[in-house]
Amino acid sequence: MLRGEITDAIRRAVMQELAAVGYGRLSIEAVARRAGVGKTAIYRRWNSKLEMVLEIVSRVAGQSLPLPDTGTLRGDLEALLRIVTRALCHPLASQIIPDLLAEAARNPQLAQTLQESLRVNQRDVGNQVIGRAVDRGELPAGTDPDAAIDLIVGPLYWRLAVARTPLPENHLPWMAESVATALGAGAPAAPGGPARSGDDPVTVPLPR
Amino acid sequence: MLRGEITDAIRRAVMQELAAVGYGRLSIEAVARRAGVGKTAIYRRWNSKLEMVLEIVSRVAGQSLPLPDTGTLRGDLEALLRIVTRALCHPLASQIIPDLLAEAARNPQLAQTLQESLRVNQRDVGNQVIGRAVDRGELPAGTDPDAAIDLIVGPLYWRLAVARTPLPENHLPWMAESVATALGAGAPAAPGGPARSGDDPVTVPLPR
DNA sequence: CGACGACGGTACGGTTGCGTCCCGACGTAC
DNA sequence: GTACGTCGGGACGCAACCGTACCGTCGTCG
Repeated sequence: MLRGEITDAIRRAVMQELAAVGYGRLSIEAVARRAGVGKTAIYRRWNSKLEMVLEIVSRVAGQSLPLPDTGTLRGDLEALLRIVTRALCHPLASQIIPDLLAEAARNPQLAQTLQESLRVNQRDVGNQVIGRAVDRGELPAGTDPDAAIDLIVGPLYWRLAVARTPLPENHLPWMAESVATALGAGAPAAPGGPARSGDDPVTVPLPR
Repeated sequence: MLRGEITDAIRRAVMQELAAVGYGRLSIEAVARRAGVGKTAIYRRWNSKLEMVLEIVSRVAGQSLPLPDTGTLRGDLEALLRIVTRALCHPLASQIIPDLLAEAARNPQLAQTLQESLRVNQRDVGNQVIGRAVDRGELPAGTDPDAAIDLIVGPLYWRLAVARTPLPENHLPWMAESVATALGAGAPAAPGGPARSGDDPVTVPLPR
């Protein structure tokens, strides 16, 4: 009968330690110290550092974010950008997320866990927003949801998590507007959208 | 009289080790092992792990990239995207860059070094491309170069370094087109550009 | 050809973390 | 009130790495 309060303290300590030193240097001893807990209490719950981090991170990252249907593509985009901004401005998250993503590049198990708990969720959100916009006639039918997600999340992630430059006032609405325009104007000449609708499956292989 | 071949071997080993285990777990012993070199040879050149990595990384990252003037905003964008893609697809770089950027979030000295050798260079490129486009009349005069860089590099970085999904064929031209459109159509209704020309300086404060 | 110095290698003491085990204390359920 | 299990804490042997010191070797200048 493990005590939940202890488990919570460990979880909190792992997040703080992840932010402080990163996954690479995360040590069980430091987690135990920070949580005010014996190493025994940790090993009683998880078998290894990887397993512990996977469980804790996926639990946090797996929380589905509610996305309101604002009735407009621009509205949806702005709401989405606002959610992402809020998440990436969180001091813990802004340290942990880039660190884990970098670590995932060399740790397949971690990569898979993040993929399942983060990307799947995010992909659904993207598909929803794009799908609704297509239904409303705001976007051409062939719009590629994956490319759309790149355009939506990429600039914000770059700004907040990589360049780490603060956002000017009214930046989000401008960004939403820009992205909406970019998506709607994807096809230069030929109609059908950026991914060429569905007439050329080779164009969107997406292996793995 | 330190032998240059040895220094080069160490440099190469550091890059490989950085890619393999990341900055957090980089050890001098491992570098020496990989380079086929005694630890002495390393300590003879640098005083610490941080100093060594700073020197080596800044040397690599400081290489200025030549950007041809294609005569078109779309052309410049596509060329720029192609350069970034090539850099981010390099197996070593794709592992090292996200790792160092994540580490920079908690290591001010590393952050400053990366800032100086990477961002300065990149910022110049962005200013050039945007400036030329403004001169040609392709973009409104008030276009914010920083925001433009976000839109240009962000999606590609997200795609290649974070999501790590391969690019579909012809993705770059489409991206260049989208970004060009997004930049030129920043203002929702009133003409004058995304930053409202110069009638409202509050809109583009950009602290720091 | 001789002296100098960087070379690879080894060993050092000290620190840190691993994963396991044992202890006495506490609390709870029966 | 007794028995059980988790608790914090400490100690264990083992491993890795730190930064330094000291070898004998080898190449390169002068």
